[in-house]
Amino acid sequence: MPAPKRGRRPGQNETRQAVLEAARARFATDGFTATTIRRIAADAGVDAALVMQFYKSKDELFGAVMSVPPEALDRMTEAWKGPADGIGERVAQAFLEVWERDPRTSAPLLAMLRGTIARDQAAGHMRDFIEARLMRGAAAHLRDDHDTRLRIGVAAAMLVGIIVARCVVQVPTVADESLETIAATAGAALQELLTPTEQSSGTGRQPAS
Amino acid sequence: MPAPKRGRRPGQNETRQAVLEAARARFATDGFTATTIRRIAADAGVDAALVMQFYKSKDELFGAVMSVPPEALDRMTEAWKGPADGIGERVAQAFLEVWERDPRTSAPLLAMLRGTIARDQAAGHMRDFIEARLMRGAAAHLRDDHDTRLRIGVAAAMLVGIIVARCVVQVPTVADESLETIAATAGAALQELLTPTEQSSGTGRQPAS
DNA sequence: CGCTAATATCAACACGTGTTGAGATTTTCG
DNA sequence: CGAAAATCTCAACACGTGTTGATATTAGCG
Repeated sequence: MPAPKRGRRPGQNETRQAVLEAARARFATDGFTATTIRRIAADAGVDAALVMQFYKSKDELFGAVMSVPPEALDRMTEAWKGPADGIGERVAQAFLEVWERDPRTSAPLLAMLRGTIARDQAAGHMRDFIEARLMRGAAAHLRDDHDTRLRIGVAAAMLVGIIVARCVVQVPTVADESLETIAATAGAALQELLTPTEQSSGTGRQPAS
Repeated sequence: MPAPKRGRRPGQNETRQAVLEAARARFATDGFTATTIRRIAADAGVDAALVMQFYKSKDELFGAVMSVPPEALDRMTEAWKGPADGIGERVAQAFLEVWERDPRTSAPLLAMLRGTIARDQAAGHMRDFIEARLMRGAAAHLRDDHDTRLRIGVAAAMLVGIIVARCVVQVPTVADESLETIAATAGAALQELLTPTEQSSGTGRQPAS
């Protein structure tokens, strides 16, 4: 293979965008520390030094990737507006759609989230723990149908989310409160989740579309 | 086979424990990749090579740290048992106590959780995003008292927890379900959280002790 | 054309990493 | 005691990292 041509290449300038997209994908897949400049450069088909020339440092590149489109924020904010009736599902639906469904919004958001997670074996540990310990232990004391298992899983995920918010990310309003206050607040929500009322039970139920 | 105790007896096996505790603290503080063998060794006051002699590799050391005391599992499992009335708060309380209150159980659990989180700037990004974007956007459409703000924070934490369980850790039962099913299930719980019924409102409320 | 600025590659630096082998020191036991 | 084994330190290896300076090639413009 002949030596790759040096110097500026003819035609339109798409390289900057390619680097950014490669970085976004890598950060979202491997996390921040595990992602290397050289790998991003290889994905984009350029030299590592060029990446450093576009963005002064790895941190700045990461910052450029983190830009969340305002559309996502708007869609999530809108869901809070409206009648109190059905606000729970409305917010959950909007939240999940923005984070999972639409690639244009989920890409940077997941990059941010997964960027904080080391793609080490620890994620596997976490999964095993939640599945085998938390959920299996809970299912032993409850009914063992599909719907109940799902509800336990969602409850476990919610609880872990609270721990993350309090102990790891340390979101002020949530982290500042006492354990008892949080337990009381979250407990009421979990109560509805674990002992569903009539109108919100059933597995394959379709949401009001 | 009779155990021929040859060689030096661990008369003072304090070093092994010191290494393990240093590793636990470091993993919990800095995460897995950011934690170095040399730093652990320095914390324990020994050479890095000794750490590698006790535990064959960094992965094995991490695995040794991850050992969750069965007491923690039992306490969390017990909470699911009992009457359906108050199961939500009972589970939440037990969960939070094990993860936050008791250092003997919270240390390895937080090490596992934080071990997966890179202590980079990304955690700060995450905090800013949750606080400034999610919570502030929601508060604009709701009342602005302390209790409401807390409930929004808990709701946001729960939602992020679900995303983590689905997209990052990929807990089977939760990740396999459709977006709509998850939204409907979680939505019902959030509904109770955001539009509280009479008996579960109020901030400084004491749980039934 | 010539000039400047933007692209792009290359080689290398300084550093930190996990890991290893040799060897010193201390303890235990036959 | 003397041998064996465990504990512990030291020095170094091989490697990958982010980052930098020099340099080559091209685009745009007067």
